[in-house]
Amino acid sequence: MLSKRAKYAIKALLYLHQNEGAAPVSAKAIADREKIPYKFLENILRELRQHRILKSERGAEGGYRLLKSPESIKVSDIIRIVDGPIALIPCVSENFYEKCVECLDEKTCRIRRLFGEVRQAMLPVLDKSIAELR
Amino acid sequence: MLSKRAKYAIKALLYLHQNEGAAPVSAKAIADREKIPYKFLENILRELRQHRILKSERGAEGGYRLLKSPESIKVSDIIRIVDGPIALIPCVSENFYEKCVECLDEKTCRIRRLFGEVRQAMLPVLDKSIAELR
DNA sequence: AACCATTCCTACCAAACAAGTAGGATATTA
DNA sequence: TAATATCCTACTTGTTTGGTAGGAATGGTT
Repeated sequence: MLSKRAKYAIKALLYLHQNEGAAPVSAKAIADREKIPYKFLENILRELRQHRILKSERGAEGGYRLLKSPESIKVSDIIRIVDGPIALIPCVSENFYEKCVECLDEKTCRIRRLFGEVRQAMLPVLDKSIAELR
Repeated sequence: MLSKRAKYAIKALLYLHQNEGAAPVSAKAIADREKIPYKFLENILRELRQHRILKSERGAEGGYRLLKSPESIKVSDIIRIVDGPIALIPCVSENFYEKCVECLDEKTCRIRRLFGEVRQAMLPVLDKSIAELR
């Protein structure tokens, strides 16, 4: 399951993409329009900024903007930042690999193979950028 | 992420499938060979029995057998029994549907659409039976 | 009958995680 | 200086995860 955190992050980025302009967009505006708890959203936006997905401007009239181009922000990247691995089991994760404690032989593990396939099936979809979502 | 519970369940069923024979297989045998905590496995096997995936025989020389044919036991079924929904967000789940609280319009929600696609990509892989896993 | 291996069942537990909330410090503009 | 923002740390509350404990019931073996 995707966490609400990740879902809110994607929503916020979509909103930001859709409302790009001269002025940055405040967390409050996003929270109101997307019905995301304000303080929770603040935390999420901060994390996205720290990972250089967006940038912020402080003070009155401040807010957030996309740092990268919307075409280069992949949903999979956001999920990895906020939730961690895409793969359903750690031993087939590219970015968060971990060996199964109880695994006798990774090479022949049928569960590993299956969930490797699952990952391969999911990735092309999740690798879409926020600009591509329709 | 898949829970350990679900992973153990699949492992147990694979072991059971591979060791089908005259005598049923004990939980202890499965636990030893697959390195699954014994008491935890007991719980899992009970749940699978209650969902009519396998049957048990009590007493000495007792144990478990597959109730359904291995060709008809889909990995997706096991996950649904043990972990719940396959879909990453509830609003695209077929079997565990729930509306998003904050969703303004499901029909036009881009996140919903994307994760609908993800689900569609995952399902053919997870719909494989335990007999098909190589 | 006694023993033993097994399933069956309920309950408990500790640690981690999820989904926020609280309170205030800091920066910017008007 | 007032108002509006971001920024940051810490706290809280409930749920889930990954087990463990203890024993009752069942059935085969001797």
